[in-house]
Amino acid sequence: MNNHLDLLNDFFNQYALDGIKHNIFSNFDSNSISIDFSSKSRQGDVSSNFYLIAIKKIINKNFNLKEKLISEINKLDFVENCEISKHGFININIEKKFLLEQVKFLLDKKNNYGKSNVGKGKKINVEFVSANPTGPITVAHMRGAVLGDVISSLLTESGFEVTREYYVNNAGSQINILGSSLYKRYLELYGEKIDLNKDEYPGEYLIEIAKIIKNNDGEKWKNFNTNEREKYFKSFAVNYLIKFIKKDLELLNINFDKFTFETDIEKNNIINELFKILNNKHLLYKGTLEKPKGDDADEWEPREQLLFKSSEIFDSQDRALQKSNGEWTYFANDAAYHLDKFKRNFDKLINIWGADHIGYIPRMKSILKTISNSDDYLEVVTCQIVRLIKDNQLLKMSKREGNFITLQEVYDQVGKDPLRYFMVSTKSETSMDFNLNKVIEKNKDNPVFYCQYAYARASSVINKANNLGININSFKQYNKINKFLTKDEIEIILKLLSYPYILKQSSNLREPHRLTNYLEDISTLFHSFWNKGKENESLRFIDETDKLKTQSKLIWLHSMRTVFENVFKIIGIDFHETM
RNA sequence: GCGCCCGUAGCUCAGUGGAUAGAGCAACCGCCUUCUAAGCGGUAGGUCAAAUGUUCGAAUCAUUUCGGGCGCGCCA
Repeated sequence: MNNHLDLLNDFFNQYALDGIKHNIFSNFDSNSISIDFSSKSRQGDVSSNFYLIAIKKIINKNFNLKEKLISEINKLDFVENCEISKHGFININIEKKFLLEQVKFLLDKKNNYGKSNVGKGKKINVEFVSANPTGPITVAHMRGAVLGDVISSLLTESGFEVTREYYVNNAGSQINILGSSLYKRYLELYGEKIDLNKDEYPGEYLIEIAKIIKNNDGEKWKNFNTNEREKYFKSFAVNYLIKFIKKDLELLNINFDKFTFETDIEKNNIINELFKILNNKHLLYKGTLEKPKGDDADEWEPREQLLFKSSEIFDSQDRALQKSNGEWTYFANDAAYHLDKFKRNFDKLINIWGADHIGYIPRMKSILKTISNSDDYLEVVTCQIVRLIKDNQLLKMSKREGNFITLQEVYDQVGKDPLRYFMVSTKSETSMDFNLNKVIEKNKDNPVFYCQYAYARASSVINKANNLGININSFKQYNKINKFLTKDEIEIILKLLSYPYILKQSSNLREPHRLTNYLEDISTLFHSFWNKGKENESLRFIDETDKLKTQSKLIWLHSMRTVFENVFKIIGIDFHETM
């Protein structure tokens, strides 16, 4: 069922097309037509800039656009009235009966309300977190983790088939260092004095893992063949850390459909396939890069390397695929991994990356353009850092000194809901302060609580009415409750009916914070209306003497709960009927 | 030096071409015999970092400047 916003949109587009056809308008960009349903300053239920745009495009200056437009809009059966303001905006009020039909539709759809099929079942791969398995998940990863999870949910709501994927970098020098760090901890358990190098991992978690090896194998590894021992310690460490990482992410209810291991990418020789593709397109060559302009370029000396001609595509310079010792660079393996994803027939890839990887985007997009011939086959969503504030102090951390804060620690202090909510409640490319004291407060300062409280209040009314024998099971008299609805309630209903649009925007732009803002807006309207019932008894939800009036309120309270549940589920936070 | 992101009320943030730029917190003044006061109403607070340009119209687009963050061959 099309709602009033769809119908108006169709109307304006058709009006523009007809106008062009009949030589009333010159060319017309339909994308510039906006239908505004949220502006506070609006006069009607919805407003549009259509007249402002159309008047510029008019060819015959004698054509009375204003009059004709108003008359046409008024003919639409869902329009109550329409006027054009002195500023040129079209303000439209919608027939209340029509709105109530929409509400009925919402209640019939229940938790499917707002879902769409714009994705048409296309396969999207969302890769996120992908933290190196060299330690536990830290706060540095938590924003990307929640963002990736919520964007995945948004895409699912829009009809895409989503795979949540984690890329495990279990090869390379960092993992070698991890293995040697673990071995030293193992030796330490047998009383040997150890000395960790600067770049080795000092975290205590490795001691725990070393103890497990000791329990399993005793001193078997103390004087063992080096090669096999190194291999064993590396894979043992990675396996355990991946387990820890999974467990940590499960605290936030984040689960992946697939883990892909760098070693498997290597094993399957995908990199050779990649090189073939690059070679065929003449984008692979041996050459020397220019000296970088950075501060620490002192030790630089020219070297011939295998290079990817990314500068011909999106990048500012070409990029190295091979190290001087013959190993592939991280980029080479990562590029091969992305070819692997392409071969798995995804229609689109989305990567969620932290701000420190922004410089990496052009080269990776260059690879995927080469592979897929599409500019936007790979889309990268970036998120800026989160600064932790506690007791008005900025919590500083440094990985080198080992004093990083783990996700588990933050989780223990604030819990899942505030953590998830706050991670997506601001635009991801804005850096954010996360105040540990504030997010656990239970008052208006805390929007998570504020929204959950609105939900609980609505539930309490519904339950109380139910106990009095008033409910809306098999309610049919939608055409009779119009007269009970006040202006405030119409405003809430209009807002609820705009949910499919908010969802669509949020999903298309990969901006979950639009949903949290939306929820807070409705919560404000709701709490405000609630309090009016304190001053004015006729505005209360429940009137035992007037069943139909009470039902008219229950209708939109149920709608509100449905919309809240949908948003809560997408963001991944809980909701309760009592608090 | 170069590239990317950001700069909106005292603080935390919405708003990316439209109407008088909005919320919450903090400040001040009010509202509980009441369906949850864990709430609500009101007052005050802004040269949207600055300048120039594009246009009927700019916080939004372009250029420049200033300020903050991130990154800049063989780390991942």
